[in-house]
Amino acid sequence: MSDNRVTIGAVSVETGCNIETIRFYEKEGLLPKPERSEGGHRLYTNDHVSRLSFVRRCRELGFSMEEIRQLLSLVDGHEVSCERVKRIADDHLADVKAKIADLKKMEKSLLDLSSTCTGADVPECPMLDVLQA
Amino acid sequence: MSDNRVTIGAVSVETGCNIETIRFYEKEGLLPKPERSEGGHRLYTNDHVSRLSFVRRCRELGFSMEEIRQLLSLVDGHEVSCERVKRIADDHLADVKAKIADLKKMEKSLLDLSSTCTGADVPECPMLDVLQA
DNA sequence: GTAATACCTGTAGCTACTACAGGTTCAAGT
DNA sequence: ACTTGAACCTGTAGTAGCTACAGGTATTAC
Repeated sequence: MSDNRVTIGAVSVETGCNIETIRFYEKEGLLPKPERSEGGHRLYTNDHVSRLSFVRRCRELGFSMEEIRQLLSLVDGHEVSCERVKRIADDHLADVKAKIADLKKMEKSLLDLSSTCTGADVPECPMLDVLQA
Repeated sequence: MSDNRVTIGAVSVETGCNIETIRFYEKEGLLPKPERSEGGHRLYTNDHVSRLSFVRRCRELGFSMEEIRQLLSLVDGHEVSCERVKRIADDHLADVKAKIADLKKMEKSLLDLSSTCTGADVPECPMLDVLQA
């Protein structure tokens, strides 16, 4: 079932993850080191592909590499506790909410700023005046 | 009026900007090089403080250093065009809106994910199952 | 057998800072 | 005048999460 080993290029195509990124994850401990061919090329199993997909999904959700490392250690350890997983996810959710709030403040300020300006081709700009005040 | 020169430490206190950051902005061309004392210490004028405040305000609004460089060149150049300033600001506003949209997607996915999980102290976690699917 | 492609390692770059190390200058107190 | 301590100096390295080389080797197709 997992006898067929594939090259890093194939894994890259399959997962949509850059080759360099795959090697980078290995270096950072997010992916286990695969076997090598006689010539030194990496040979991956299905398990590697699954793990890489897990990592990518977590990244798409904005989890940091450190958070992913923690999730992976819970996956790998025998003590997978739903409690701990939920804490990591909820902490991260709080971060995301905080970032949204920050960006919304920025958005509002930028809208206010932009509204001071007609955008006409004139040599004076009230936006700069506001920023320089 | 702008005869009194102040040290970098005073500027840091006045603007709330780290000393290292002030030197960094100078290196990056966001702040003009100030005069030096005989011993080589930086001596700033009011103009420097104003410009640093401008930079900080822009940063708080999320403008990148490159965008700020462009705004500054419009400030310094004789051709301050409201049109161009507005374009920079509106482009940035679009970026901010896009980031908010991305984060909201993340937020929703994280909420969905978190809701699969009771958070009980059990050795199986549906969240991980979802992520590993 | 050879040529093209895929892979390898290692290093440097990106953003916007921050944090040193190791040295010099300044200001205040005696 | 001298000393001490704080403030300052330069230069380098680290942060996150990759990406982009350079310069070399392995594999594969013809």
